[in-house]
Amino acid sequence: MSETRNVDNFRATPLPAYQRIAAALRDRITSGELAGGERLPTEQELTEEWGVARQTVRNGIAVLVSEGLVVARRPLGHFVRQRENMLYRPQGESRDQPASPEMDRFCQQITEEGRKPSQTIDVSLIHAPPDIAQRLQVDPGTVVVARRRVRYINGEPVNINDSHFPFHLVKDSEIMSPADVARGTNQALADLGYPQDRAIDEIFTRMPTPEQIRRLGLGPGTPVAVHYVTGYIADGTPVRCTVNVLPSDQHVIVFERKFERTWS
Amino acid sequence: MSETRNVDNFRATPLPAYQRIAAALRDRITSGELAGGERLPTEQELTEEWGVARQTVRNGIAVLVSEGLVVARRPLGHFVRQRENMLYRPQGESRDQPASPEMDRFCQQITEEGRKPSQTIDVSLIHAPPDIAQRLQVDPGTVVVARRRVRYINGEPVNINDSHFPFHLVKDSEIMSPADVARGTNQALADLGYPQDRAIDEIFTRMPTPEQIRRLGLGPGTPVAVHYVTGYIADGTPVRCTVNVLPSDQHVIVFERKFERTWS
DNA sequence: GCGGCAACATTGACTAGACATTGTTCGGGC
DNA sequence: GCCCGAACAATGTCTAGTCAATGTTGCCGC
Repeated sequence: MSETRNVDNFRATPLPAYQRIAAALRDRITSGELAGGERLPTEQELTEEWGVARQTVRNGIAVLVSEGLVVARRPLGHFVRQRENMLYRPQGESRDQPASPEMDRFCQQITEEGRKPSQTIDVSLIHAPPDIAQRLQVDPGTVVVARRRVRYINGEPVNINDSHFPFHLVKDSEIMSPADVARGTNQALADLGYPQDRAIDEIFTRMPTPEQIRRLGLGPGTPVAVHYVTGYIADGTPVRCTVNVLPSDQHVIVFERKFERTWS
Repeated sequence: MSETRNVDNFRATPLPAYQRIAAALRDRITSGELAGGERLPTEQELTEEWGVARQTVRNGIAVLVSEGLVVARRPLGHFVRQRENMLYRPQGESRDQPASPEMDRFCQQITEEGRKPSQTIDVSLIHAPPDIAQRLQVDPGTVVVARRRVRYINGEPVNINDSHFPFHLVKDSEIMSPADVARGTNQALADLGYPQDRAIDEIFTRMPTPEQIRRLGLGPGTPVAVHYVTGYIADGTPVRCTVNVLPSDQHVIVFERKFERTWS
């Protein structure tokens, strides 16, 4: 096989073969020559085309898989991944921010064409994990109410949405029932005497934990965005901490900001 | 798009060895037994411990690397990655949103302890790529001003920040000079008669392109957040489109929202 | 026509090696 | 003491194979 290797230009150290294979395939994908959903050459074909061992080809493909560009569908082959973005609009939850014409434009671009949403809800009392405890300003291990949702579209899980409330605030309320709260839990909280005045949004991006991979049925090479929303009432007491986990290949997070005092 | 969904609550066949190795190491890391910066057992040691071939051990470690939990430092071994978050606060750019006490709390938690920031600025005229053109509502290929910044802390690149303006708006202005604009480009835009009234924020998370890996010196297993800000003046005309690229292992994106009409 | 079964193609997992590459360490020469 | 080079230890790359797992396809019997 060493003959075919001479084709390289003589650089200090040429890129290893598997990276050259990955780069060549990546180019064909990003250039559009291989479109979303299309099948890549089989490992066998690539082995012959490049004159390397099958394992080397597999290493190259593994690079693309970990970049989220390619998925395997055994035993059919490897396929270029389809990306299809879906809007995720944190501000939509508060129903009081009238969308501006520009916002509408953005929303229209990614329309939901007859997708069927559904969800599962599970309410339980848990000891607050550190991240939640810190945001709700309680001691870690304090009992809080966790309202865990997984949202589906056309049967596919797309979104984890876990809301946490201090137990004494929502005890015996509607929020404790594992059913949809039609008017929204924020309205329900307000009805209990805790109207939220403001919220802080934090967004992290990470590779998912195995637990998140399981709950969202994720493929490899898919990072997730973790979005914390901590809601406060007027006196600064936090009353809600929501954790949203979004597979990044399905969501765009969109905010709109108005500048109260304009630059003048 | 069901592409890859492993819904394996029950597994007839036991997990493959490399995944068991990965899981065992991951447990030791997340439990804190192996702390950030610590060295993993060598491949040789793991090979003997598990009684498998070296390649199998390597596959297991590769899983952790692609999850961003582990990095290799040849020829010393594999090390548990240190994560250190830094605040990224889009609203900070507008200097008119007084931070609430809660916001301050969040900022204080991640203090910058004597870090030395620096940046490079590069201004050029470019043909608008599709993503920018769409947001500035111009035809793709139209000439726009690109003000490209890379921000460094302690000499390490941490952030790409590319602002784009329609050429005719900023022609001959201070914005065209490749130097820092002390009062901020938004103020400069306002002084030119284009005060921004509102902005739309979009956040995507992706595995980085090779180009982004190069500019930010990223390691493997690091997703990036791509943050677009499109600024509009009162009549709805977009006057600015900024693209921020943030390595996710270094940033938390933080927003604060005030509810104009409170749930009552 | 139709249900079920077997062959098939393809990826997945793994082995047992070889040689390359590269920071580190340490000892010898000056 | 200091510099340089060699040995070293660890990961990086690659080969050539074996056997397993699994959707798909098409054939066969009914």
